[in-house]
Amino acid sequence: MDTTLRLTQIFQRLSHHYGPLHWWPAETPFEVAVGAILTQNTTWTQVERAIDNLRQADVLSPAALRRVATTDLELMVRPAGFFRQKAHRLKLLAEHLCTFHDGRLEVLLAGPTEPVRRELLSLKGVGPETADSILLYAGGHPVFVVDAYTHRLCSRLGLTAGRMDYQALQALFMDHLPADAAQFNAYHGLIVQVCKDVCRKRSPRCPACPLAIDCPSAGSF
DNA sequence: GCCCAGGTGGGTA
DNA sequence: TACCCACATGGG
Repeated sequence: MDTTLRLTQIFQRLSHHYGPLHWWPAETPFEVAVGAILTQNTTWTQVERAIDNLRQADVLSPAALRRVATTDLELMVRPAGFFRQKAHRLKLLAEHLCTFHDGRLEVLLAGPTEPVRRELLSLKGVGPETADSILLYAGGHPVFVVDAYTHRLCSRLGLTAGRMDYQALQALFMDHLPADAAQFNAYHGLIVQVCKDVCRKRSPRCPACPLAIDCPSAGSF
């Protein structure tokens, strides 16, 4: 089947099942960026604890994050794991924003997508997924976010053979769908939702999966 | 006790 | 380029 049609049908089925999703739980663009760094290789529940700590300490802004003592910051983000690395990465982001963008992520994100993406990627601790999450969910740039869930679902559905690299899987979506930030936002949120519900690694049976008729795994038990 | 989670960077061949 | 490995906590 035509890739565009297939991707569109998957989106429609998920949308119909879950309803409209406007995704990424955060109150400000900067909080999105903080969450994007904290969520690296961990679960969102752990990230929520860390963000709660940051909120209670009133350091969810570049200026405040820049000021806070590294040892205190490490303690706050500890629940999210890799706490020394992540505290350092948050510091670097805050430092960069304060030095070059008036302490406001929105100023950086106001630029054109590609240069902003390159700038984000130049920060230590910001890789492609983190950069694209910030671009899409904090800045409304039309980039498709590829994460472990995206890999898992595409593999399940037979859209990819073997492990595709980040850029190739991103291109699969971006080359076949209109560059629409709202749709990319919703699509990625739906992928996360369906993976959490029925597409878990240890649960190959997908009895209630809204994508059952698309999924080769569904008929193989 | 073991595996895993919404990655990234550094080292080696 | 293609693999390893470290980084660390908490849930199932």
